[in-house]
Amino acid sequence: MITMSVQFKKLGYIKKTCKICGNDFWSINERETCGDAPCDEYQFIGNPATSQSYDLFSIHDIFIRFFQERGHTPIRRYPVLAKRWRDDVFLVGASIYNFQPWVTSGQVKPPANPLVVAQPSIRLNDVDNVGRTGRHMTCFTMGGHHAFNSEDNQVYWDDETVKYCHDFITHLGIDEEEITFIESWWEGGGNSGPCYEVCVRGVELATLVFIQYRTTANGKREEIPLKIVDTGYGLERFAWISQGTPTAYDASFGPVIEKLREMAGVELNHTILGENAQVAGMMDIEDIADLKTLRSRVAERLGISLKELKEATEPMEAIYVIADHTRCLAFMLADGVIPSNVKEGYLARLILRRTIRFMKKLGLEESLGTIMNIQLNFLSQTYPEIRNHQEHILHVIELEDKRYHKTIRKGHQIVKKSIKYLKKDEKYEMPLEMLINLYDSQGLPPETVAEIAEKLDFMVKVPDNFYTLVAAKHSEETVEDKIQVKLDYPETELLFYDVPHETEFKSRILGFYENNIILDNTLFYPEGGGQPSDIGVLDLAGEKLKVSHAEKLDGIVLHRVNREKLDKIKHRTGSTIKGKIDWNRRISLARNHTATHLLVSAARMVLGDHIWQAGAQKGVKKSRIDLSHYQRISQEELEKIELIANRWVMKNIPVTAEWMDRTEAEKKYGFILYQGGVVPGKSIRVIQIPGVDVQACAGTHCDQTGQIGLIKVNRTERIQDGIERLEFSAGEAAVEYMQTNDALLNESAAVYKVEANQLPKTSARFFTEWKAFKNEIGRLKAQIANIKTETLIEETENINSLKFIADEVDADISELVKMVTKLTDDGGIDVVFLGNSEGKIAGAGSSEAIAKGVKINEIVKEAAKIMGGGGGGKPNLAQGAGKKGEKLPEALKYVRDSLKDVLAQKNLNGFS
RNA sequence: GGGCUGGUAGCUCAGGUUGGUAGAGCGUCGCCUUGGCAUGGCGGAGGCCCCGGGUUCAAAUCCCGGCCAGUCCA
Repeated sequence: MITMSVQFKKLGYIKKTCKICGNDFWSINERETCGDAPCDEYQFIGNPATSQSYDLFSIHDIFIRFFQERGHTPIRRYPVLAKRWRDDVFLVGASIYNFQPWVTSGQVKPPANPLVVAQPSIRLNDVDNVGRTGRHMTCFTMGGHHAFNSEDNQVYWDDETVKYCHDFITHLGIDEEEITFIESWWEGGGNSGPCYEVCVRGVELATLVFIQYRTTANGKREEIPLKIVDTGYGLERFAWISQGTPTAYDASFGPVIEKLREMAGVELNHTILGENAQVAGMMDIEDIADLKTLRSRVAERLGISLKELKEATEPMEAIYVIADHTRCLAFMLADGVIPSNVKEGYLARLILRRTIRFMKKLGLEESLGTIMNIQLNFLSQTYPEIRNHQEHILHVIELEDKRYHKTIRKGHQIVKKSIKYLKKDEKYEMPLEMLINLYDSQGLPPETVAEIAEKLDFMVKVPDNFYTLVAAKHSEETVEDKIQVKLDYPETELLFYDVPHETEFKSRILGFYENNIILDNTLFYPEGGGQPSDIGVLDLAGEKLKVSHAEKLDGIVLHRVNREKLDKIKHRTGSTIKGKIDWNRRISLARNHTATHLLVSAARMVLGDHIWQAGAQKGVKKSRIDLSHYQRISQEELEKIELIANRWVMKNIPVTAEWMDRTEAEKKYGFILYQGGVVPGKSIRVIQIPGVDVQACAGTHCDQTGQIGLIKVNRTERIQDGIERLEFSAGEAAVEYMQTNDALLNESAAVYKVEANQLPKTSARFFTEWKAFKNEIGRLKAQIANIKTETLIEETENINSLKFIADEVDADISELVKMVTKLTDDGGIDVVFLGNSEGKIAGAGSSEAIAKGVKINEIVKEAAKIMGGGGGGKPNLAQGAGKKGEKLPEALKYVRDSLKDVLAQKNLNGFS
């Protein structure tokens, strides 16, 4: 712990040790406890700590203004979707996330220094506690003032930070004697440092972190060059403590809660909710068991039963959940999260569906959209960007609402079906495996399954550790760590950026790695950013080596060549070498790459701002881009996108590339720069197509959009919920694709002997006619079968008083089946076998025959065996076939004989 | 990225585990009942059982691949 006592002493703070938890803390007045729960109970519920009450938005403004007045530059909030600038986390969980990893690692300068931000942050790990504890939220506003101290630029450190904090709290009118600073240690994201937890009246209002260490691979602490003041003020808690409401929810989004309460007709019980929050404040709530403890303690303190407590709190808790979740969703959706079944989209869906469940619990009849709209109107007061996305958000919400209900309905059916099968097997309790399976494959929570089962009088036991069991089912796959290869060569100079039109270059061999050659400079574009590598030839004094692939490892380009050839030149390190790249490939890839940028921009124009590239792979013949979108792209939309992209091609817009400082570029263009994925580095290469698109991109591009020639989108594919893939071709490949399509069209048209433009009509006609003919043939076959049946009846013989027919008929197997069925059902025949010259045979028996022990399936099986095949079916109806059709008479003879045998046997048995 | 579930008539779905005549309800069309309507009764039409392979005498059913939809995990 570094010493930090100077400022405290100036302000009159004295260091003490909490007699309950034993932590060291600083305070002005004489006190024995640290000021944090559970050592101190909440002392502000119903008794605000400030004389004036502040709502969240005014706290928000006061906070920003306070630090602005003290030399901090306010910056706009970052999107909660962290993917916009980093790929290691889904959502922003704290204001410091905004500056990781580039700023915090010292590689990139911060957007301002010092700065202040009010950052909406999302943490879902305590989602089950939301609404119940009075303080847990999925989404909260972290007020952060940050200072980034490097050797040449010391901004401020602990003394100033402590003073700011003290001043800010007292600025709000809180008595300085109520403040405590608890000494602690903070760790996160591989960094660590000392920190203070700042508490007033039992609630922690802020954390002041002084990041100064990095945890190395072997677990040791290492001082980092950039020392960061990382503060987090829980703005909702400031609003709470200033209002003294029963919960932090009431203080933060009271108007929304009030509307919901009116809609649901719920009476608010301040005493119970206040008590609940009070007790909750003293507990660490981590699981369901803790919640149960919480409930019983609250009930005890109020002197009411658990049941009474539940009845009083649950409707209000549901309202809190709905208000909290819709707020969280508003930020997620406004910032571009598309609900889906994976990644951050899954988190959005999780929250969304939880909201619907709580609405149902509460008995709210309104649609999720209506509820959401209340929240959006409320939030828009402070966040105009939410107003701008209102339509989009409501549209997505409506779609998701429908999807959820569909899933639930399907789920019900599956449960019913599963139970039916179980009942059939005379089981009266659902096996655990099935319960897990229902959750796994249908997303049905076990409670829901139990609920449905109850209605069907079926037993479902849900084990307490259900989700642990689910996790266990998904056997762990350890992701292999790639072996890090460290090559000791200088970074390869990349020529293709400066001389993008050159195809030949001279270089020097620096060395070899496996079957790769390392050069001091290269024209070969190494695979990266979804663009495949260049290929070509290296020429060492007449010895030609084909380069099949190039990749970059720590800035060193590896040129892959044939191993045997490489062995021949291994002694030539230091020699000059000539290189030549395959230009056709390079320009094709450039066309595809530039086309990618155009298509993404066109898609944004047609579909909306939420469109974001979720991945791309360029190729010579075809490329693909994955776009985030909440529904399938229609044919009409696709055509619009294609047309807009091609119009930009026709406009022949220049494509420029320029290296820029990362922060500068972000300020100028925003995160849309990282459309094509997060790119590393201090400075980034910005590809601009003026009026169309700006992206950070390392790939090779056309000089002018016109060089693309033509963009043809070939197809779309839903690769994942919330992600639509466009497959397209550019340049010559696009022409080829269209030619192939034309050929297919012409070929198909030729089959019908019509012009291609008649194809839809003609093929539709053929199809309907085909169906009509098929039905007509079926009817005729039935008629013929009837007629044949009539003639066959004349051949009826009697075997042991059973009417029997066995004959060869000119009919296919389906007719034979129809005939034998008809003969036994309507023709009064007891046993009939019919076969054809192709070796097919069918047989049927009347109920009398069956009663006498005749098993048609067994007879058919043997008869078909005679013809070299097999058969079977049911005792009353069976069919079979064999390859030796000429043996049918033999088979029919067998049939007659075996029937006689069976009946004789039966008689014998009857007499015995 | 990995796993699981589903796709059958215009619609909602049975059948599918054990391969053997493709079913129900709603809708639709016709007829009957009625003064007319509501209704009721009878009958009919309507299926590339998602697509492509495979196994088999035989595949809606089993196996493999694809497409589409849903869902869980990372």
